[in-house]
Amino acid sequence: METLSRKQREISDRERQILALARPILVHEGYQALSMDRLAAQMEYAKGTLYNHFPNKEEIVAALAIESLELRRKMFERASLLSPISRHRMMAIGCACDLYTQECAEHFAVEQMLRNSVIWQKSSEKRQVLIQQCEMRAMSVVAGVVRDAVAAGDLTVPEHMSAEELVFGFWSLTYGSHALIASSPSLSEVGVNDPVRSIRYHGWTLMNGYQWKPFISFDETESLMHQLGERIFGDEPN
Amino acid sequence: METLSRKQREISDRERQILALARPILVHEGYQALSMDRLAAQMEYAKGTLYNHFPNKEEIVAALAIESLELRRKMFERASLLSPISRHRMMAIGCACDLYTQECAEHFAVEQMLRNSVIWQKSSEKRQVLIQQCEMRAMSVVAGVVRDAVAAGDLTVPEHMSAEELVFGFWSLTYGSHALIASSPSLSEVGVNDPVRSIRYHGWTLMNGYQWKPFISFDETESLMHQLGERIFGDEPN
Amino acid sequence: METLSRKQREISDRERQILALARPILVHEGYQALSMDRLAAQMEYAKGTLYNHFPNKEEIVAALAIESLELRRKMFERASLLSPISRHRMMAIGCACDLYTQECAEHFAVEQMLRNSVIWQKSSEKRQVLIQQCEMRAMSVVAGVVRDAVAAGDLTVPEHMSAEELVFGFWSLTYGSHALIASSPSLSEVGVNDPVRSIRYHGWTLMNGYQWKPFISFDETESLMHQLGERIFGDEPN
Amino acid sequence: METLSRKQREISDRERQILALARPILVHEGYQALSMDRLAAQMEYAKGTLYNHFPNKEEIVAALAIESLELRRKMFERASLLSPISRHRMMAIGCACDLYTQECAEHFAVEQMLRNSVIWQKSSEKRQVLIQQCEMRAMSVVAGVVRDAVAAGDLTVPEHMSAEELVFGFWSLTYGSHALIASSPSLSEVGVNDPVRSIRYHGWTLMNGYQWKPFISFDETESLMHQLGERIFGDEPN
DNA sequence: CATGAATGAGCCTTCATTCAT
DNA sequence: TATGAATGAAGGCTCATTCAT
Repeated sequence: METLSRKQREISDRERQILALARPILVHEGYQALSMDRLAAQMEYAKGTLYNHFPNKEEIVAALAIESLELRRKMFERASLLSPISRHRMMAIGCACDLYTQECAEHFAVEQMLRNSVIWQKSSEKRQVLIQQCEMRAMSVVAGVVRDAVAAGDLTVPEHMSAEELVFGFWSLTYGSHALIASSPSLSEVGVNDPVRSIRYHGWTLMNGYQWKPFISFDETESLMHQLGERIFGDEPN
Repeated sequence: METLSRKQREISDRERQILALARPILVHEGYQALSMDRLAAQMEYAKGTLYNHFPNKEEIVAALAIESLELRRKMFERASLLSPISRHRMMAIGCACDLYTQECAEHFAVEQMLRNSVIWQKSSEKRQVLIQQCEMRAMSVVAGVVRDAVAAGDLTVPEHMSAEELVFGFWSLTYGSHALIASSPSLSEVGVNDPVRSIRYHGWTLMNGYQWKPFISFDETESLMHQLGERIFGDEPN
Repeated sequence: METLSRKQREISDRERQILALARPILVHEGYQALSMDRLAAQMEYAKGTLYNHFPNKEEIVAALAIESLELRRKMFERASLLSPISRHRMMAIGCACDLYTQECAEHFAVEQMLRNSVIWQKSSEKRQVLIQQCEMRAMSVVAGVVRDAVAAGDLTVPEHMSAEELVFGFWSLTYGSHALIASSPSLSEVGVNDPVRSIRYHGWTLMNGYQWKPFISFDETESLMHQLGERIFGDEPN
Repeated sequence: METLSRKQREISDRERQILALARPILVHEGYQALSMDRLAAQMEYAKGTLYNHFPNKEEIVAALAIESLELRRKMFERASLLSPISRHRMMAIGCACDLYTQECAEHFAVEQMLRNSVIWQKSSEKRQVLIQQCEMRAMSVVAGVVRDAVAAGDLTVPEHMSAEELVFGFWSLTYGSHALIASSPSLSEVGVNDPVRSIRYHGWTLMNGYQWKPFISFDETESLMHQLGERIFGDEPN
């Protein structure tokens, strides 16, 4: 019993080791730079061993993407449970986004890489389905918050707009800003000095635009988000 | 003189021909699919000739990116001149974004590709500077509109926020939405049925959030943007 | 004693099972397609177990070849005993050849594969000796028929020719035709419509050329061979 | 003019060099042993250069096979023209077979290798057609001799047998004997001491069996074939 | 004995880049 | 300047064989 489970643990450990080695290469040097040869060399295992764990390169990338999406989903779920007040819950999710892209920058980068069609197409259908499911679950968490807000009378979703489409606005704002931060070689040279704070301000303004209650000042928002942020990474979630 | 300039014209023509052939490959099949062999074959020139024009593959990609950024800058400039009213000018720029990503999808795709660090790093410093200049000029066009709005009393930029940071909000919203539209395999399956319209609504709401005057209803916005859109591609600009 | 012999039986059973699984792969998909991984997976035993039975891949092929040669030898022996008349005995052996290549096509294919020098050289010397013995025993059966024919006055072997060399003629004719039938992609397109019948006619003509008595017409030959054929696969031989 | 044709000559030379290096490997060590790496190393050219000449490994094998089949066809054509007498023409072709398999043993071996279905299937369709055409032309040369013999009253083809089927007998006899000679590890140990001479005797006997006129003794046949043989490799044919 | 993870040489193929003509 | 053959490192992947458990 013991021996078997030890072996299984070793295998699972190695799988995680492969992914841990692959992630920074993928993130900092791109898909092409991630080669099985190089990975094997870094692992100090033979190339064939790699192939005992993953049938091909694409599966490694897909596995990384799933890890990342899962992490984000969990963070969203935790964040959405941190308060009974709908606007605070939405803010907590925004906070989770910030944390995810900043503290888990490599996860965010992998997620973005997956949005490259070539890699997406090469991954196995099984993984594609898993990835879509991850996205849908994350979306439904946030849309759930919106629906709860509507039910509680905190928010009115404009006519002809679904809860998901309202979420899409915040998603675009957040995703776009983080993508630009990560990729624009010199945001500050262009005159954007504190992009993260400014995007929080835009998010707050957008909420105000939708008259999401209860209204709170930006300063209150900032301190609240700070508190929420500290509670997102807590004890082991899910 | 004449002979030389004819030769120069020929060279420049060929350069444009190379880029025109490279763009669709790059966009639809990815960076890896763009090979010098293939390009040379399609051009009906020898591979060596290619290398007389571009010292390496990355330079071709960078040149394409510059073309694309230039186009966007021109569209922004045209858009910003279509009205004397600051809010309308901002809307026109939003409209230019929509058009750019939709009608010039290949340009947008190349722009995104450049945000991949590997290609960016491999391109020559000269091109890197050119690219940054493009971005800065585009930004200054939009920031100029914001400043004009402030000067005209149409808008108050919050304390501690630069005009550029205010622009960054709209940029993030627009860029983020278009990036998600282009890459999310199934936005509609997640419940986002008309992402383009909904993002226009979010933009309108954000403007309202900033109390950008003169206030106009969303329906008015829609019809105005439609009119502006038709004037962006006009006679040859710049 | 009992336990041991049961174990031995189990081992021998598994060996046969391996060969039974390997043969169709080898025959229909070629030497390269036969991989130890695949074999082990089909057996539902581990790869290592395979290596307890056969020290390497070539030995498996050689073992298959021996099985096939043994089968052919047994068929020759049975055939040679079906009649007291020498010419009829020779015909019965020809008939055995036809049956072997047609009904036991997979055996014939393996036999041919062994004629590939690479496999032959890699197999163990022990197997090589076994294979040679098989061939010699088969030859001596046929040569025995020739010698009996000479002794009975039915046949005169030309001067300077051994009984084996006479056999070699019939062997070449039969082997060559079957090899060509098995491998020529389109014998009928070349104008050879009924190769099997025509080769029986050539064999009959060759016998006539050697004035092998008693002379019988081709039609008689055909019906006689038909009868003999049915008796070759009878009750378990040898 | 001169320069161009020199380059072309060099290229064509290298192509021949590749084939010349590949043939013995293919013949003596088999299809698997022929690797592009090894070929390149022996050529003292880079691997990439190989691929400028042949798009893949299979094409090299197919090119070799076509060379071999072409050679045989030419030998058959020359042989068939060496005499006005039909039986002598047939004998000359038999002689060509002997020479082909003995003097051009590597060509014969490649031809046999092609009869391996795996290789056959992998080669390009264009080559497959070429190969079939080669076979058909060779067959029609020999069948032509048979038809001429019939027309001249030298031979009667049995009822229900086509000229091609009659040829098939001689083809099987010759092909089979040479295949066995090439592959049977120890023909002499089995008692076949002079397989080539004995097969000539069988061929002569088969001709007698068909009463192919004019009858000549085996000794005459032997000396005639010797003379014919010397004339097959003459001045550059076709 | 059975297991199956680990090995690593080897395979075929691609392609950006160079350079003699 | 134009050419395109030559280069050779690198890539993804396979598989017979070994050996610690």
